[in-house]
Amino acid sequence: MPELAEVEYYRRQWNSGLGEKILRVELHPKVRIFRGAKPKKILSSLKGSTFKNSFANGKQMLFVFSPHCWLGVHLGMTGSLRIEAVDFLPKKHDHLVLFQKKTALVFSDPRLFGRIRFDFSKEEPAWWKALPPSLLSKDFTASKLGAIGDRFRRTPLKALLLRQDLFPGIGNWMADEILWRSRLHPSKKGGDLSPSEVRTLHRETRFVCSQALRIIGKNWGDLPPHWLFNHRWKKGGVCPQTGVELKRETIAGRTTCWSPAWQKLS
DNA sequence: ACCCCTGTTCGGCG
DNA sequence: CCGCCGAACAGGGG
Repeated sequence: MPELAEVEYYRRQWNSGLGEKILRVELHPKVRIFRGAKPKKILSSLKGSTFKNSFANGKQMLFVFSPHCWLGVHLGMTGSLRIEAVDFLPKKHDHLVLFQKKTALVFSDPRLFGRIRFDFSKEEPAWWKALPPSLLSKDFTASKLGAIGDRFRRTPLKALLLRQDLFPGIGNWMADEILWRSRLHPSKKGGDLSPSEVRTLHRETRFVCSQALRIIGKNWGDLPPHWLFNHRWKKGGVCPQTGVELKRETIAGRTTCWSPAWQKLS
């Protein structure tokens, strides 16, 4: 179910295994999840390697094993990472388990929407290097956002925010949260943003990312009560700003929640 | 039974 | 070329 904050939370779940060797690897017999990566190669390479480091960028994760092993993880909609005791017996949806001395590192995904990549190389894998810079980095500027609006003049903001090449790590609830804070209607087009709206959207994108990372990324804490997130699924839920009932409709193929009196279309 | 779902990719259509 | 839509992937929860 993860967007960038949840991805960061899951990445940290494996931290207790840092610096430890992989003694045994178990793969689920159904290996569709490893499209592109050869299960046998994963097995033989990771066994005996040491878990050295990990990174998250948007919804992508990269786990580093020495020597020269890189495990890429994308959780899709239903993937998760956790740790278990070493006597743990993998269940139906546990597709990859790395057993260490004191810990088992588990990747689980009931619906197999996630994706595991494996690279064996000295340098970090090309797909990782090609990822767009984080929305919290200096590279993501208001003028860059303005250029996105100009380039995709006819595309609804909701559809733009869901594009991982433009807004890495943003998913359905974060997109709605950002638009709500920016007072922009999800159907408003990229080309209809005024300069001040671009600045607002830029500011709120970074705000939602940084707060979600701080609150969810560390301990999966609760977001503040006034966030749209806490109202969007409630039946008869109202906008925390206006008290008016929230609307729900499919926009850009996803259920979208917004506050009609609050978010402006033009 | 039926509907929903924090993701992504693909093919088809206008 | 653009943008939108539904389907597919496949399972669980309300």
